[in-house]
Amino acid sequence: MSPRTHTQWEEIRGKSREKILNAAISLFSSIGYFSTSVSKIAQKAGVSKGLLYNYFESKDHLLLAIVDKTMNLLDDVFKIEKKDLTPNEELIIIIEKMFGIIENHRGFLRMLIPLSMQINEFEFINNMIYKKYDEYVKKTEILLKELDYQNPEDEARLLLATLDGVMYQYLVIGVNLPYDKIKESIINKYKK
Amino acid sequence: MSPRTHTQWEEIRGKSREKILNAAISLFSSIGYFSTSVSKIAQKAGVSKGLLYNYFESKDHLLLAIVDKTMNLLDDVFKIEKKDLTPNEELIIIIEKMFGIIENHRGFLRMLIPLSMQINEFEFINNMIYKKYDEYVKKTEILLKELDYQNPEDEARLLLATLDGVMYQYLVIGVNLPYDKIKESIINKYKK
Amino acid sequence: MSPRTHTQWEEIRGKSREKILNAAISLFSSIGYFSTSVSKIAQKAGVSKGLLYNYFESKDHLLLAIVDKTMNLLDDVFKIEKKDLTPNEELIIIIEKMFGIIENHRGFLRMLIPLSMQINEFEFINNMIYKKYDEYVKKTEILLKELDYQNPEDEARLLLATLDGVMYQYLVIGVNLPYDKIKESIINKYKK
Amino acid sequence: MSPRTHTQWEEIRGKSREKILNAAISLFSSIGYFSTSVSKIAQKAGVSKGLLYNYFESKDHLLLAIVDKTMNLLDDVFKIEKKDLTPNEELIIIIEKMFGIIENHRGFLRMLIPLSMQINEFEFINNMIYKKYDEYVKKTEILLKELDYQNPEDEARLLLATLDGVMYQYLVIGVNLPYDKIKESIINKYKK
DNA sequence: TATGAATGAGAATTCATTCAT
DNA sequence: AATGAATGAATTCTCATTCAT
Repeated sequence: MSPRTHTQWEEIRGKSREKILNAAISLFSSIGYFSTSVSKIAQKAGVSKGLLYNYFESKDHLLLAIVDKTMNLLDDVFKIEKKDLTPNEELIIIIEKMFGIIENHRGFLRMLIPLSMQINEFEFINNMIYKKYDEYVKKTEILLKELDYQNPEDEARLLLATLDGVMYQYLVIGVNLPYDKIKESIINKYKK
Repeated sequence: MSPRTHTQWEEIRGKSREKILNAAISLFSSIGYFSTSVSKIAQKAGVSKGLLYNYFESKDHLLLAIVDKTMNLLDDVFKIEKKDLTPNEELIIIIEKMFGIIENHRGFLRMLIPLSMQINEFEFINNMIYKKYDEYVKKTEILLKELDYQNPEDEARLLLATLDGVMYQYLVIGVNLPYDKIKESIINKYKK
Repeated sequence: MSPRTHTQWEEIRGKSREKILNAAISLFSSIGYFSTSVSKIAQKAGVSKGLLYNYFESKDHLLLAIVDKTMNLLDDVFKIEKKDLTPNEELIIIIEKMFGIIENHRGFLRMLIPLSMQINEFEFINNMIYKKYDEYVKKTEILLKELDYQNPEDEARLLLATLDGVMYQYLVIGVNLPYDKIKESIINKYKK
Repeated sequence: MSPRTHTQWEEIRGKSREKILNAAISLFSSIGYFSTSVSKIAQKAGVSKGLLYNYFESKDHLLLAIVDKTMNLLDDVFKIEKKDLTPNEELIIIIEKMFGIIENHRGFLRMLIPLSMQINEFEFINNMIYKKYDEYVKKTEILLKELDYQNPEDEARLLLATLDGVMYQYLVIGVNLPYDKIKESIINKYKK
């Protein structure tokens, strides 16, 4: 039983924690938060129930950890690296990034949306979503103003509604939705 | 020598059934299907737990009854009564009806959407939603074709995505969403 | 609403009562006392649950009524009408009567035996069975003594055990048991 | 670095399982399967209701486990170890073994027989009983043939009926039955 | 006599969480 | 860090019985 260095422990901790998070998100998004038992998560993660409680103090906190971790990914939608882009180009990049999120985080979003419709129990999720929505409207509005739209705020809200609608349809309907065609239609509106 | 006539019994049954249904839909839509216990429903309806099972054979069947009853309301979105309307006018009526549904059945939709994201358990809900979506695309496409849109199908999908997006945002964000302004923006696109 | 005579009322009462008793015995004997609900009995009898309680004050009392009514039938096993029979003939008649009961009251016996194995709850059934057993041993013993058996009591107990065994096997195994052949074998032992 | 070795866990599991099985068989055989609630079993076993479901997936499966475990004991009735026995001696050993089972497993049999009279719900029990009966007839027949009985099959069925009858009477009547005298009478018939 | 809606106690089962090792 | 046995409160559902009409 050789003593381990601090780093080794950290690594072990990290691995188990990661396995649990992955198992949880996979189950939450497919069968839903309520139909997912802690036992199932532990089993899927290949660890004991006890260990799960070693890392997360409750099922709720596990959810919180997932949301925290994944919501960060959404933050770089508006972080445009390249300089010298026209507003049109910037807008298209943003739209494409959003589609990318929808595609790459289908599971996470399928987990999140049901919870956001639950009052009382997960208010923090609603607050987060609202904050993001507001932020997105403002940033999009700025770009649309540069493009001389008459009511940039209204137009921004419409664009975001459309994107949310595609996301919603994609999450519910899935493969039968002509997702790529829709994406193209939206982008075309802002070309040139 | 029955003590009550058939009609009297029917009336009694109808009243109790209604009380239970109302309590259930109210709870399902606010705290969600899974967080709503049969006990809570009975309590809210002011009846005993046992009676609930006199009317609905299980919690699932109660849900089914609610969905059945309310989905019928959605069917008349495309039933236009008045004759001699231009395609523009018809489209606007349809959009307005949809906004009406979103507003009047917020609770029902907040209950339905989370369940539609749950695989396996409530497949019938997904099937229903997909069928409706398809039907709506086709009907909208016809109208847009009459209005000489270049890609009426794409355009129809975009319009429905936008409407779904508004619905989604309204369900999640609620009163803080400038719902009426958005509605106006959409309708304006199809005026004249 | 013409007034009825006392006799007419009696007849109505008798008919409903009879229907309930028949439904109950049919269900008790096929799916067992505990798996039979009062609702099922009422339904099978074609009357309301309320009426059932009009005739029998509880499910237990209904059982009691059935047992009372049917146990009387067993009493005439030893009532031999014809005179001038040899002990052999008498014994054979008794055996045949017992087989007759087994065949004609299979349902009743299938109901009774499980209940007789239940302690505390239906002690009266056990007491009845024990009393009958004792009585049967004594009467059989007398006949066997006349036939100069060495240990008539032992022999009587053996004969009754064999009859009970056939009954038991017939109740459990049913049609696959070569019932008639066994009956013949037993009777043959006492011919001549 | 598991806190207990595999063997230790096995031991703990074994002990709890045994406590539950013993409590269940004791209750099933005295007050019957249906009158025994899972709560009563847990209470008698001195464990929580929840733990019971850790070991047996349902009340039905608990019953199945008991039947499985105990039916195995019945299999060695016909396994005669000693060589060089006359058919008479063998037969007597078998009869004695059967009496032994009746005495030692009174509780189990009192539980089993009521269930075997229930159609639909526990068919597997009936199938088992019928299979055993058939097997016993065949084996007994062989021995009786060696003893030059004229109709060995009939005779075998009679003997088994008698044994079943004694079992039945012993189960219902219990201590008031002159069990040992009956046993002796039967065995005497086969003493050369 | 007859009805069936209504009750409530109790049944089987699930599951997040704890804890000794 | 890791295990999994054990708990108990809560959940869904059943059913004998009551009662107003």
